[in-house]
Amino acid sequence: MTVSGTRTAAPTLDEVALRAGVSRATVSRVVNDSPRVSAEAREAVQAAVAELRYVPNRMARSLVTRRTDTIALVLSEPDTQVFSDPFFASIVRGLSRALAETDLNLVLLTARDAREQEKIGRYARRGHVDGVILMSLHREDQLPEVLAAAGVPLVLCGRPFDGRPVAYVDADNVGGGRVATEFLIAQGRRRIATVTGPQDMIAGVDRFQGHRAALEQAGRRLEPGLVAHGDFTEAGGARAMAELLDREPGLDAVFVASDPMAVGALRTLQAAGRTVPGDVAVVGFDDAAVAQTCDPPLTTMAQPLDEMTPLMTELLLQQIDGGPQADSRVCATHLVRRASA
Amino acid sequence: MTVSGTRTAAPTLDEVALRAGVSRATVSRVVNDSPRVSAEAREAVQAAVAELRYVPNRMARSLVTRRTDTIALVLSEPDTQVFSDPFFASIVRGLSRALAETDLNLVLLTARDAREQEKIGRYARRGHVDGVILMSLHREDQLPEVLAAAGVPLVLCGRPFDGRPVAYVDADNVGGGRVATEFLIAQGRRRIATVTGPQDMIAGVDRFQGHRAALEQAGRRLEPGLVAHGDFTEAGGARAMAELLDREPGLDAVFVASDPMAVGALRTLQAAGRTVPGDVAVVGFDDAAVAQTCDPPLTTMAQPLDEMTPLMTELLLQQIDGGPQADSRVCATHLVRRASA
DNA sequence: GCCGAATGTGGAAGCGCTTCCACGAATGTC
DNA sequence: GACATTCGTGGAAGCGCTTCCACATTCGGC
Repeated sequence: MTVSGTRTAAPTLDEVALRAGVSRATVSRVVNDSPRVSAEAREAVQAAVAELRYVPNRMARSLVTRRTDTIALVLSEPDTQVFSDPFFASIVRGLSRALAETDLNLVLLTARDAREQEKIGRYARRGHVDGVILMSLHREDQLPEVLAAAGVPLVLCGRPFDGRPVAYVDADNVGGGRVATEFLIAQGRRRIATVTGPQDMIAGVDRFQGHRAALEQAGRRLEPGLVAHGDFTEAGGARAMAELLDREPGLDAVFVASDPMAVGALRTLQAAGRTVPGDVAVVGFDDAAVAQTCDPPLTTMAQPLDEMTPLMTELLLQQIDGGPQADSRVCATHLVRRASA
Repeated sequence: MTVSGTRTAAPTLDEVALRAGVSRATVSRVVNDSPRVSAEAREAVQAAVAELRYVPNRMARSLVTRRTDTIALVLSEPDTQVFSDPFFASIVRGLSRALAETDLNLVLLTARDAREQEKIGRYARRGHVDGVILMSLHREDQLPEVLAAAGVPLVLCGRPFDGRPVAYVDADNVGGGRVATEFLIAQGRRRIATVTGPQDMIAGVDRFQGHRAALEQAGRRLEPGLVAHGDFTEAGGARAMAELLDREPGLDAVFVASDPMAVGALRTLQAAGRTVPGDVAVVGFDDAAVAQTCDPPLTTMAQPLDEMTPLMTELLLQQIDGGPQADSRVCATHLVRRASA
């Protein structure tokens, strides 16, 4: 260890081999847990590895194994406020936790525009990553095609728009939207509005779809006046709620397709002098942390992220290992009752 | 392109060389923009590259150049809610934008505990990354030492606790705390409280320090009863504010060391029937997006993240290229007046 | 018109690793 | 006790790339 910042010369396989009194090949076998090694050899190597503080050079290894032990989380989003979305935060956290078990690393990539998507396509081809998890996908995004064509193992976070055979993990958003709305109906609410998510994202579409289905099943019709579109952000929710209040002052419930939006809606409602849940019942979606701390605490649909993120990595890993390409899972959502409805 | 997901065999340097009718060495020169290549050779190679859709194999290149074109953003944090912190989100966004210009990639790593910090140390040694940006550092963290000892180029987001010579980029947190408090004093507020950040993080310490300095300069004393410690989260801010209100019902202003905490404080204040800014003036810190949307919009200290993230990458790149090891920058903060004070 | 310098190019070495292959030793089988 | 197997090991090739070195060329200066 030198005084200046010079990187200490890293030991190589040969040095370990020399010290352990075996060949490079044997060291490699030990390091890679090959069974074809005698106990003594193994111990000698392990001792040498420990003494030398040997760490394999990942580049050299990747060059021959064609594996990088790196997977990419790609955000198809014009980066504005995605990062602040608690849903994104949960995914990253869950993924990084699931990956901590393995020795895979998580590369975060954002694709602001077509040019960047192209850059990511290039990056993913040629084995710079072993696989990709794609989230925050929009209807027109070409990335799944590009990646699939390049043969890059791929798992989508959220089902694809078309029925294309690709692996994905999703929450049951349709079911969630339905349950939330049914709950509002069961409460005896008469004029139930909704703030949807963006309609170019599948979660936005599906939750809205579930809402409509519940309404129709109860013999009601979806009234256009009771629908406003948001963008999954708090500000967007506040705006949409204002729109709704403007058009339909008599509404007495609202299903909001994400918690951040619901928080925004809450604020608008309170600013307009409505009590929650007295005048207006509010049900959100996500069960984000903020749902517990906002005022009143939010009744919301929980999606089992704890289940979903390990599933994504599992599906991806399995695919990397040559498993099925289009295995998918849909996870159940459930209602978490708090004070807003 | 085969029908199944088989990765199309990627062209290598040799194939390009063959097609262009030159040697491997020449192709490499063209790809790496070496000037020592004739115009014809360059054109021939470029044509071949385009036809073959050649992309260099990064692993092979890294093996010889000792560069990975990857930098790591390391979060030294028991991952709980860091990701939801808008400050973190802004840093990631800024960094990934700054890096988009180059062809560097951002690896996100979290170090939940000592074991993981060790893992990261191993990862960073042996050139798996060209450099590290370390954020969310706590007083006892060993990571800077480990990394510095390994000779890994390093830039801290926030100054180190001791005066150790290491590159960092920080906001002028002391100055910010002072300005915020002076502003409250100038308003004629008599009993000014503070909700601090965690005191094992430098930003928490410095902002508190600035607060105290302003008080003393105005001939006042820091009263322990007017100080509560938070953890930079909204829930923590709400809790601390409740504590404060409990101890000092007569307070008429509070400097809160982060915007998420300020939002929590706002909620507590309103729940306690205090008007803001009528009864209690509130000044936050960060100028996060939420500062504009909360009610009332938050008067807060802005730190110039737009300046800071490019600076971090610049400092790191410069260090990677063999530049100075301990160059640092402190960026000015400024007050953003909104409605809460 | 000759010599040294500048210039473009190809050959070849080697980055650190995995893995195929061959080989000798140990084991099992009749 | 002779043979076929298995097992552990080392040698060596080679992953795709960069770069040093040597070798033509071409050029300008006298």
